[in-house]
Amino acid sequence: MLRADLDVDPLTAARLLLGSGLTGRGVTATIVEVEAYGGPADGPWPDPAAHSFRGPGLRNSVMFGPPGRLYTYRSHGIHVCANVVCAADGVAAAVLLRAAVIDTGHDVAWARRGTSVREVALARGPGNLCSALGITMDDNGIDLFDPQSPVRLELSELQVGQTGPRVGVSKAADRPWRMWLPDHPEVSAYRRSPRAPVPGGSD
DNA sequence: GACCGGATGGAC
DNA sequence: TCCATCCGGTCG
Repeated sequence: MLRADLDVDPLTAARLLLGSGLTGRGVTATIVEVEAYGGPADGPWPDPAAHSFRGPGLRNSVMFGPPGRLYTYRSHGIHVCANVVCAADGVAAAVLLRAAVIDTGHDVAWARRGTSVREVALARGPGNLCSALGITMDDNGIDLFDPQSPVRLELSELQVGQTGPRVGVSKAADRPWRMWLPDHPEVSAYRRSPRAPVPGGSD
């Protein structure tokens, strides 16, 4: 499977990324938890929780570009989180990488994360995943299908996962756009944003 | 120009 | 439950 397979809606892309291989600077991993994000109100997948909701800006322009690129952002001024851009060039949509199983390069991952970290937690959570694979803000916009890229993607066959609401979002908090593979302790725990309106409210 | 508020994670 | 720590977006 290749880049063209990511020229799809974010939910389809999310299913495609589940079980796919991710290589980052000496570490290979299998993606087991993701979240789909859409775009502006006038686009095909309006999503108030997406960074792209208010249109292209300085930090989010990669999301509006062609599929198969990496969109990174800094969370809470501390952590780096990574998305795989999907949908056609000019249309904003992306999939947040939330958790992965480390397949090879455990020693490298432990060196980055700290040796006291349990193996299942090496790449659990979007910030930890980037830390384990050595992904930094400088990687924003790189091509995940270029063999020269330090971070690369190898798409697998479509996987069926479980779904639930996205973690920590204050807008569209009930939309079930998080997906994960069952029976993986690497999947992060669900935490609802304290700012989100009561469950069941309008989306 | 100031200020707000996170697509988090780890310590209590 | 609390908060460290940036910075783009928003509003005055």
